[in-house]
Amino acid sequence: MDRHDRDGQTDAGRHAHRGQESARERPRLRTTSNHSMDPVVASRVPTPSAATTTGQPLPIEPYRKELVDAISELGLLVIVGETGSGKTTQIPQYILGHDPNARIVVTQPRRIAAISNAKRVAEEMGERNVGNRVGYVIRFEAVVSPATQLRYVTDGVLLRELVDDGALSAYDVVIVDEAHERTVGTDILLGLLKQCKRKRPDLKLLIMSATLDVEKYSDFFDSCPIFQIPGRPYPVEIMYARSMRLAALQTSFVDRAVDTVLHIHRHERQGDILVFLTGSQEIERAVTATQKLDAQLDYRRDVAHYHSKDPDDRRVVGMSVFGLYASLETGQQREIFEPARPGYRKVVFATNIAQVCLYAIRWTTTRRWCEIGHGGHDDQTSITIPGIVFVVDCGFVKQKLYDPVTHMDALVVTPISQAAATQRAGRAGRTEPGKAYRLYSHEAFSDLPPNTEPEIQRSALLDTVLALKAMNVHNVQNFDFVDAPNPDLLTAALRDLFLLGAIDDPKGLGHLTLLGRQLMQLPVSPWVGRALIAAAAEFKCSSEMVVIAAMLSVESVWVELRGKAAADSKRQAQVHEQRRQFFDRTGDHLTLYNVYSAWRNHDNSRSWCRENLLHHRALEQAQKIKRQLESILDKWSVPDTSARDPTTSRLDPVPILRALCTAYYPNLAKKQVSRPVFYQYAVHHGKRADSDALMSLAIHPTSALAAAVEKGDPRVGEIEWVLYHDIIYTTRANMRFVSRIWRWEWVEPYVPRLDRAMAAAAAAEGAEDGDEKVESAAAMQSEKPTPSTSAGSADDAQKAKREAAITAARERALKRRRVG
DNA sequence: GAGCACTGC
Repeated sequence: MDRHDRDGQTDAGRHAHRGQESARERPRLRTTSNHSMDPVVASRVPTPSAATTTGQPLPIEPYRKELVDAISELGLLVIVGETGSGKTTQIPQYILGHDPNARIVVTQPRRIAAISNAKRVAEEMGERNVGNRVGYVIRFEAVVSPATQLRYVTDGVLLRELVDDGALSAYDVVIVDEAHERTVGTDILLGLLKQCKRKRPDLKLLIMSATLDVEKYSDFFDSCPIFQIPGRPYPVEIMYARSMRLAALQTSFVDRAVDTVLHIHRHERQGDILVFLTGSQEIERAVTATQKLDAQLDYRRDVAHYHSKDPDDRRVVGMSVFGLYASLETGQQREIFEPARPGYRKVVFATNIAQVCLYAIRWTTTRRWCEIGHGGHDDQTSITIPGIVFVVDCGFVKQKLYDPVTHMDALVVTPISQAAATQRAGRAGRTEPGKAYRLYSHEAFSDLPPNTEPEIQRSALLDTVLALKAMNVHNVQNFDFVDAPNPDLLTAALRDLFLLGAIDDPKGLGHLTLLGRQLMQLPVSPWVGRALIAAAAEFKCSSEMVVIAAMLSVESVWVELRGKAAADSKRQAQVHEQRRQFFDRTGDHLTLYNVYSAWRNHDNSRSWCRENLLHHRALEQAQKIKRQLESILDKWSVPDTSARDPTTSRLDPVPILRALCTAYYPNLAKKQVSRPVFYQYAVHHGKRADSDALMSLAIHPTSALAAAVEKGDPRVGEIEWVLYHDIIYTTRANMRFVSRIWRWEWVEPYVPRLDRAMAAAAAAEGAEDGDEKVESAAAMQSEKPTPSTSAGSADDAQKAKREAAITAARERALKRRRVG
């Protein structure tokens, strides 16, 4: 295959060049073209000093004095250094060396990074245990003591501390690490820390980033100086596909990725291959296709390295092909990190999970493999998959985009940014010089946006706005964001907070209510929290709702079939039958409760999970969240109540569903007669029939009610009204976690609030769209869910209009992305 | 007929 051109400039070369450009503007900025040893390898050497195996210092070491001087002199600094330069582990130690009494906090976007950095630094400082001078705090786990001076925390933890103490008086130095990832947490933190720094000029603030677009942070912090640390481990050569545009690539990247893997396997030297794709289904398809092509290879004839004369170069005799994505079962994730059999080239098809960080595992004295992601993180450290020399980058990523108009998340395949492409390529140069094959042309690369759109500009901001309000930021629109989110996102969040009763004014300038303060205390989505408070305070079913709240807060508990099994309709039907044992006739919320109860009744058994195709990891996480929620309710002195009849022990679903209505009444949907399609009531009822906000909602295929809606089920009966947890738009708009509502009285008390919110929205839009009127609550009453109610049958024109509404929502989201 | 990745008193 020769459609890949060699790009004259290596990735490292380009970086050095860009760095020098910036150096002219910022006198403190340093650059270098040195390539150092892989610092991850270095860190595994169990010596107190941070040195590589050959005794070479970490890239950051020569700058120790200058850094310490800059930090103590300036107090506010942006530090750039690529992953592995040593900035996260060394800088806090330098500060402690200079000021032995300093109290330092370092934020990380991921739990696992907080843990592994704390462990590494404790080891380097010669500490016997983590939790003495060096510790970490993440949800469910605080490994600190009164002696702890340096703590690594997730950004959510520091946010919570800021709610209680806006001056952060517990710290002298705050370090925000991985700022380039631009998570919502980091972005909010930066805005709040800017305020905090004004109140406390003595607070030292360091922003650390791995990408070069740091001028943005410098500008944000009043043009503060930037300090650059050198250190890309090894050069990576970049190969581009000749004249391949992204539009053409989007429909063919799986096949092209497989072709490229085969090309590398046949012609390139030894080394494993990491391929970036967008989703689990493509990954399974690519794995199957690659295995099939491998089986057809005649190694003697087709594979250059079969006849290698180099004694160090083992004969290549096969491929070991793996997939890697988050919803994979733990056991299958862990296979990837085991070395391939001798003579076999390892190929890993992965989602973006591999771009940011790869969580592998140290083979410890306990001889225990650890899980990736949630839970079970003992002995984990973050390293790359060993031996990756080649990276194949498809140029796309799957991203969630929230549309504030329809309150809908869309999961869309989007071109990556140049910064993301650089990070992906960097995965090839961790243990030796590598090569990255981009499936798109150099020209297509130039057309990519330089940086990934910050998450805050494409997410629902309900939690964020709630947190800001709790910190007395009443005019959220005027908050000092690094990049301001679209005003529609803020308006939508304010509307939802009003609907939940968390703020007292739908226009958003209002203050947090008592309920709002309570929601802030609960570490779950405000929707879930509202249902829990209603269950505890009003409907006497807290013990059931803590389970449902916890289950709604974790990833899906259902294990999906993979590969060949997924294509087998008989096997699929079997799985569905197996799941039915948990299904509740009222819908998914009580089904989640049933799953959890069954798991508890089987002593939290892992093997029982495997037999029943359930994710043990998710259930364990749910149990932790449940306990946390229970302890908060305890602290509030809320009595434990149950909807179970003490004599018959029969569970009454009505109080549970009514408590859910308290929160989710805006997510009420009405089924169309003789069609398995619903309309969202809140949007529907106040608008004219031809409004483009009308759109059809389908039921998620994993829902307990899916079969009943599609085919009818005498056990469930006729479904007319449902409430849902959320909507995810993929090829259609799917409601997830759906339960039946069969009494109008359950939602009626909350409808006036809906009217008020809509009236406020209409008043805001009034000037530009005076034509559109919100109907009165009285007119709306005709929509009451009585058995006689029948919506007009949808004629074709109307149906087309609704489909167009979905397309419009999607385009709005994409347009926002482009403009944003 | 499903479907990126994170996170929280």
